[in-house]
Amino acid sequence: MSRRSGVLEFAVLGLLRESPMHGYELRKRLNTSLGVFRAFSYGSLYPCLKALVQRGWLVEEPSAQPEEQLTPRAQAGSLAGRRAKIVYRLTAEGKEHFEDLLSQTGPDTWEDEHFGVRFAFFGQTSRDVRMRVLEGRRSRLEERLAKMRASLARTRERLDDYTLELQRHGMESVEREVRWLTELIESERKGSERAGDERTRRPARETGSDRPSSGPSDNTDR
Amino acid sequence: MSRRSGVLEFAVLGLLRESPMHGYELRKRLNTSLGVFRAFSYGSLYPCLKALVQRGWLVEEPSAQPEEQLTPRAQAGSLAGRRAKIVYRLTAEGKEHFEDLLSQTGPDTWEDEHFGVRFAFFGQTSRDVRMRVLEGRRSRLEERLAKMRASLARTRERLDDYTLELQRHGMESVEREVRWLTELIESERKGSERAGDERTRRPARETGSDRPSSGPSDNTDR
DNA sequence: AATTTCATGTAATTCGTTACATGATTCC
DNA sequence: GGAATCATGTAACGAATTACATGAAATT
Repeated sequence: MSRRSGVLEFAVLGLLRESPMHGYELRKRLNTSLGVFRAFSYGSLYPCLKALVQRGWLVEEPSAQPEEQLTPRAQAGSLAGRRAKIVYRLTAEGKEHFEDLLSQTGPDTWEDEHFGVRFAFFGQTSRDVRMRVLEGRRSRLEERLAKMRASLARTRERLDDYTLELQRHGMESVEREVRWLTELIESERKGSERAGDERTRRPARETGSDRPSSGPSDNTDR
Repeated sequence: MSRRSGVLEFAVLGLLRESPMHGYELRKRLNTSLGVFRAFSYGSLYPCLKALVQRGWLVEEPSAQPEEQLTPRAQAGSLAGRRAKIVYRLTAEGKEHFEDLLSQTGPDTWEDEHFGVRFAFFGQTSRDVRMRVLEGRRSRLEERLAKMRASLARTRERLDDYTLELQRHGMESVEREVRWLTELIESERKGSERAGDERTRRPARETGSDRPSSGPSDNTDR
């Protein structure tokens, strides 16, 4: 019934923070912006949106434009009227909640399921949190590497070539991610040495006042 | 109620084909042999074993070892030997079923969830099936790369640095796996040119007779 | 006019996990 | 004798999917 998930919820809040959107577009963004890692279907998305509305983090804004504007073929081809699209917008409570989520640095934040989506919103995350998440993930992966090496040493002889190759390739992937993280961490450190505040992708606050005064729809940017 | 999963079921059958085992050890093997990719818990494993027994693919063999073998703490008051460890053994039908599974080359076989476990049992898989699976996966990944590149070209400007970096790293991972697959495919091809049959890791049949004659317990190899 | 794409949703199912509950055996 | 590890299970939940159902708008 609830469908509030963690990853999906986080991503939805994060995307809607940037700009209001309706479900269909949201889903496309989820599956591209958020990269290779996750793909969500409508069956997950719509119930999730409903749940978020119920908690007061989103509001539905039926894109019900005045019907006097009967546009058989949409003059100017612009994004004016269509079927009752429901545009979702983040409320003030929603914003606050998302910022709470952004500031979390608990142990799951660097697990496989969460790390990708956390990283995707690093643009809105403070530098110290970014550092903790990156370093947390790196040491998590190093732990994993140690276990793999140990297990490999114990069982090397009993395994056939394919199993071994699978293991080898898996370890290499993890090692590669560790190197990637190390580069990112160093680059974060360099960024924080010079420059006290600005110049490092600020948290993107104040995109207008608390609520867009005029119609927040028509911002579907397509 | 059923819990027959696909991946877990496949892996259990495959491991038990090599030798009978009880649940606890099976789980350890699942989480090491099968590599980084999957970790299963008892909550999944035991119900799965039960289901496989019900279908006639496994039999439970209560490991009632001869109690003459005095252990220092031993029999006093207990029913038979130790606690009833349940050793699972593949039946003839189970073997047949697993071979059916091994010979499948449908489109899911190279999807993310299945590919790892399929590869882990390549040692028991015929060469032509191996080839189809490897090539299927490679072209699946190439498709994915094409989509990613297209989407990246469309949206490059709208994305912040972190999202972009995530995307870049994701693509590189996929490219790396493609190169890996290409090497494997070539090596398979080379292997099949010379040598008509032997010398390419035969399917590992006949590890003794149909059933291990002596007690299959104490094979816990630790 | 027909097809594709946009758009929203629900019900049932899948594939797993965590937390709980229990007890035996081995190590120190 | 106490802790760690071995060993087996069940109930409740979680987070998503697939398949289904519907219909409007744009493209051809």
